[in-house]
Amino acid sequence: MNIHLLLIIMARIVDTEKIERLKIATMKLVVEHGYGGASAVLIAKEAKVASGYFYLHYKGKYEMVNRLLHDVYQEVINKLYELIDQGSGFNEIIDNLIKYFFTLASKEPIKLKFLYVLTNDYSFKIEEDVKAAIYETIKKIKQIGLNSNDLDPRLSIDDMYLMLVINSIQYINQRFKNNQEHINFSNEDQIHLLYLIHKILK
Amino acid sequence: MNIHLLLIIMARIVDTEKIERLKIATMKLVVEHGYGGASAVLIAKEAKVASGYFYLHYKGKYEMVNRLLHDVYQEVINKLYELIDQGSGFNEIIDNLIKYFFTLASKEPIKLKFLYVLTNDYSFKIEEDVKAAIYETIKKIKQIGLNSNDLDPRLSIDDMYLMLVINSIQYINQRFKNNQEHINFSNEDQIHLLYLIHKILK
Amino acid sequence: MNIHLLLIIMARIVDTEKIERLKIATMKLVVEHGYGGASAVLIAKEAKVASGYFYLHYKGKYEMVNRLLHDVYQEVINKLYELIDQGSGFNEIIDNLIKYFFTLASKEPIKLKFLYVLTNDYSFKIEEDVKAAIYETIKKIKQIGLNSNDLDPRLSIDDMYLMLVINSIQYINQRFKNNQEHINFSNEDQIHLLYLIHKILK
Amino acid sequence: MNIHLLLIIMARIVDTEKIERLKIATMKLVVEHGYGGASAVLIAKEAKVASGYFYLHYKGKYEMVNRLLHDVYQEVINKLYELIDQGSGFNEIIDNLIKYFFTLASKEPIKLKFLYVLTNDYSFKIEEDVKAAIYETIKKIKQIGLNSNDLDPRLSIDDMYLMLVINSIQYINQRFKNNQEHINFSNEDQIHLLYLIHKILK
DNA sequence: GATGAATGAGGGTTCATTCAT
DNA sequence: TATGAATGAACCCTCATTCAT
Repeated sequence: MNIHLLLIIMARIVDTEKIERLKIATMKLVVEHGYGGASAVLIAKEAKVASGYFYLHYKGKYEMVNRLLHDVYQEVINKLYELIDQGSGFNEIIDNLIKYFFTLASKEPIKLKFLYVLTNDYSFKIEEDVKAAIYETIKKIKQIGLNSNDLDPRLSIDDMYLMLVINSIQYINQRFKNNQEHINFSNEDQIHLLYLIHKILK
Repeated sequence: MNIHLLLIIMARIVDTEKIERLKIATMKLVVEHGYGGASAVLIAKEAKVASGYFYLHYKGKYEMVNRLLHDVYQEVINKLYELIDQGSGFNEIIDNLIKYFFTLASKEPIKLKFLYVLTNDYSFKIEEDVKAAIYETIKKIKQIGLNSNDLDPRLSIDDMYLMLVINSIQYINQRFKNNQEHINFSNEDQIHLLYLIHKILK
Repeated sequence: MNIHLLLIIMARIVDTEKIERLKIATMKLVVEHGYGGASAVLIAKEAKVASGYFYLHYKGKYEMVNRLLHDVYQEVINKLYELIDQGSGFNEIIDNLIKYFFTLASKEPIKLKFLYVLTNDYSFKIEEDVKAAIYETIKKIKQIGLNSNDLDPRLSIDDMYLMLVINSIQYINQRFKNNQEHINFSNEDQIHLLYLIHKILK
Repeated sequence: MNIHLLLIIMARIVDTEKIERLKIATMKLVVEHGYGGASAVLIAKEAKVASGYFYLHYKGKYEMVNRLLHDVYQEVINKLYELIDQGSGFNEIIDNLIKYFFTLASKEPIKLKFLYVLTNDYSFKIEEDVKAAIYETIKKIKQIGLNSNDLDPRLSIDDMYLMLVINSIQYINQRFKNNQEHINFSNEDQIHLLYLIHKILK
């Protein structure tokens, strides 16, 4: 491999790192100061990137935050698809989903905080296709639950979304808020949330 | 009654109305554009009040929104105290609390939206005394539930807060978001939410 | 007259002065640095006014410059109307118009320079009603000239506009450019321009 | 001829084309958006050239536009020299000059628009040598006119420059502005302008 | 008390220019 | 030589806040 190619590859690594730093800085500042309080200049400074760099990759602040929000949602959706495709039973799917949220809470807490902050924002409506994808997966899970008689048939898809996704995010962020400093989620937290959710679902 | 006294009383009436208009305008604009997007001048204009008037009564925008948030919380706390003081049973308290939220959703939807938008904001931490008051009331309700054997003893106060308050707010705003236009909450919505909550609690 | 009223009147005087300073500063900087080079902050600084003040009275830089341009055009149009309404003969109208331009060149040279700079800008198309007003007045002058046999019938309205307005502006600015410093237009300059114009027109 | 030499020649061909594309793109964008609105990156993009390439050949945007302006002026000067050197009579020189402007208006309208936009810009003063060259040629033409008794002796060199050059540019751009779309100059336009100019000159 | 004109710091964004490749 | 990603100063504009009235 010649040196030219190597340099190009290095350049790409740097580039990817910059974008990544920008994304993390954006999530951090949106969480800390809200969407309005997270200024492009501050985000760039936090990411150790020139302010103009921001605008090479995103049309503007709104687009950046919006895309980021949908990226994080997409990760959740992908996880849901993955769980369904594994052919697991209803309870296993639920367990794994909650487990996933707790892993996220430990490994990338900022993402869960970011979701938490923006899901309640009336200015950031989730795009229709993302919404549709979430509903589709939950519908499938619902069907699996109904078939195996593990799911209360009175629950709507909205209810399941509220319990599985929103409630989990709220539950975890409740703990984030109670513990200012770094938080280590115990296994008990996870078991307790699962207990609550299973209680509702069956 | 002399005319001088009358004018003072009228002035006070006008004044109360102005403050009230300011509060409503603030909630409206914070809900519509987020905290950062709600400018003091626009709020004043919406309230048909001079922008300087805003600063006669509030130190700044943050203080205004913060106080408003706690006012709304206080209303919920007051309702909780009222329900406990009536000496009702556990289930009755829960039913009445949910009923209260649905009444609020019909009569003053802006308050529920305002709560929804700001409860997830990491910049608006609820002050300790408000938090303590909420926990105190929930603790009392918990005790009532435990005494009458109507409450799952495994639920913590945090869990109850999550289910009774946060979850209700989320449930109602989920419907606000689904229905852009004015929404009339049916009795069924309320019954369904109660069904979910009772399921968790017992 | 009470002091309150007096203060209001004084406030208005100050205000008018600020707007006037802003207008003059805008013309000055547009002339010196072009439209693009005349920044709002620089204009405000030159006018000894806060930069935000600019935007209290104008929607933006473009609107400010555009309105200013049309104001100056309007002054010319008003002069043309005035000259026509006086019922003077053709030659007298022409003489007075040129005299007017030279007075402007002495009293408010910045306006003539401003016109000079922007008339050739493809981004500042004169609005249709202003254009129509100019053409209407020139049409009337043309008719007066044809009636009195003082005007070459082969000249179109465009030609007359070119000679009377554009050419005068160019002629005067040619002298501005030749003389960096303050310039005192001699009577001979005016007579000479009139000589050229009359030659074309008859 | 070896292949190495061929590649160098090809490179030069490409290079000349690139520079040419840059020049045309610059004129286009300066005309459309003004000097301030014509960004270097956009110019490069329009010319299908890397933005860095721009700075290999020009010190900056100002230098580029300035040099371009003088290039176009130089073309006019060259034409004037050519006409004088052909030993033609006064009227013939004038006719051919106007004819030249109209050919330019048809073949390379962008150049005439570019001249139009920048001649009235106080930031782009023509350099002394270019100015001197123009004056020298016009002086010669003046002499020819005086000798053949075809020129009004009262006209100064400034007057002749105003009529022959500035006025022609204004006349033609007046038509460009009236006709948004592509414009075909009729022979009559040319004859009419000549009529006006001859009228002034004699 | 009540007003709203005025301020200027700071917002989002662009762009002339550089430089590592 | 030629590229275009990256920079950061400076752009236009907004807005929380003040204060003369």
